[in-house]
Amino acid sequence: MNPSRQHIQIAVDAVVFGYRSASGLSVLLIRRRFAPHAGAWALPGGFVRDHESLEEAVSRELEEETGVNIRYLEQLYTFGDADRDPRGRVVSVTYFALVKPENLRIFADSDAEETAWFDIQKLPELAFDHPRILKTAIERIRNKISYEPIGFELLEEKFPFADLHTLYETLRGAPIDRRNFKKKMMSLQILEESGERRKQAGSGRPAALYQFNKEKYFQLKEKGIVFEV
Amino acid sequence: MNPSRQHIQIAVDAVVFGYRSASGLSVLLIRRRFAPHAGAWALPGGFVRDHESLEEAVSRELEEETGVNIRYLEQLYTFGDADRDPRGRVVSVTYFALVKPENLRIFADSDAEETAWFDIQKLPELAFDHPRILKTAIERIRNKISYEPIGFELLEEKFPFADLHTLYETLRGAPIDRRNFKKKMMSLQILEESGERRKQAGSGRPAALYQFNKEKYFQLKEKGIVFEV
DNA sequence: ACAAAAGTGTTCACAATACACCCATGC
DNA sequence: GCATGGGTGTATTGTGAACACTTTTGT
Repeated sequence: MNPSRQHIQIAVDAVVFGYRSASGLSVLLIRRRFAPHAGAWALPGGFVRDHESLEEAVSRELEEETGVNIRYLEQLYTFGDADRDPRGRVVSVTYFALVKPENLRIFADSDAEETAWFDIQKLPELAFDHPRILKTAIERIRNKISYEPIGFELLEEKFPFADLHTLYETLRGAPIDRRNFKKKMMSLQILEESGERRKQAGSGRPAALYQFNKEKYFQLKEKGIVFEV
Repeated sequence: MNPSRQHIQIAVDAVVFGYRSASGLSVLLIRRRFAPHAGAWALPGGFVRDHESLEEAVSRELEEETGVNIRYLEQLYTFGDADRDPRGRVVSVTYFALVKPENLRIFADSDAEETAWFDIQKLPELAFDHPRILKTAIERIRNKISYEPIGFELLEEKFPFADLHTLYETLRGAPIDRRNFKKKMMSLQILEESGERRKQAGSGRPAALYQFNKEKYFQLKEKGIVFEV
């Protein structure tokens, strides 16, 4: 067949997850300025340019539309049904990103009327087939957490143990025994005490702050980590 | 940006795995008839047409090029580096397929000079970035087997237990204790004895033939199967 | 009778689970 | 001094791993 007869556009879209123990797991959405679906909430994304890789395209779009600083990015899935975009045939390669709370600051730009974080429990209506994409992403993060310590990419550099605990409970959607969880986490030896303690807080005993030991984490990943919580 | 300025082609490629206890895990390759890489071995695939979904495109290409009858197909990964195809910018959505031995019959067609199964231990040189794609697929099948009983899709309808055992040992690349393996497999209750016994064989005790209980398998999958061998 | 593959159970070690009380701080 | 969240250990159960001999057939 002659490929020059193809009229398919290629786009990238990103599902960016952020987490704060107070507000839970959130997704970054933009409100579209232009048709189709002007005014509707959607995943950040856009068309791939001729000479950039897919990853470069996602990073650029995220930078342009939201200003977030992404530190973890992996491909999620490619959606290519013929009728998924009213403008014509668009195949979208979707990505899955995690950002630390330090980088939750966002801004809107020319293509996006507004940018906001939404708790995954309280999502607005979404444009295109983005509900399906988001559903796929949430499944992925739920699965992923059971074999890879991605808390690493979602928490602040130094964090109280309770934050990690709450993150896992949120993603699992079920309570996890505090002592057993800590025992297992510590046995992996990827956490170290920073010596510091939390200053803020309301009342209650101040919590020790931990940080990930990246070297041990990557060593573990090499060997094929097994990690069931 | 204006998407009409894009000049990116979209293709699909498939990594088709087949298995026979005698010959091991094999991949279906075609020898290219046309440039670029004419005469080289490559994964079956081709350009997506304007009105077909990605899955339709893979199925069609596989049918056209090899005649195999695919019963399991899942998306693998999308490769989109700017320089991966000398003809220009081509983004390839790759798929991962499993076929049963009954369906190993293949034929070449107009685009393919020749079609053949290759043991994954004895692969020829491959065109384009297909070595990378194949590497990704092999990783995927290795991982997948540890949490989903895909033997289901690779073995004949009725099979001796030893076939399943050998398949897992092949994919794991390490011996697995026969008794422990059987114990675990049987505890999942997704296998049932067919009552028949193997007729063929050389010498040795004839083996009971098992078959998968699809209903129980899907029930198990619903609940989130956990399956470490 | 012997070679070749199938079939089968028990013991041991470790990992997962269940579970409740004391500690340090703010107000 | 009390409310709030942080921190810790032990006993029980379940699961994974190691391990060798007997049975049925073909030649």
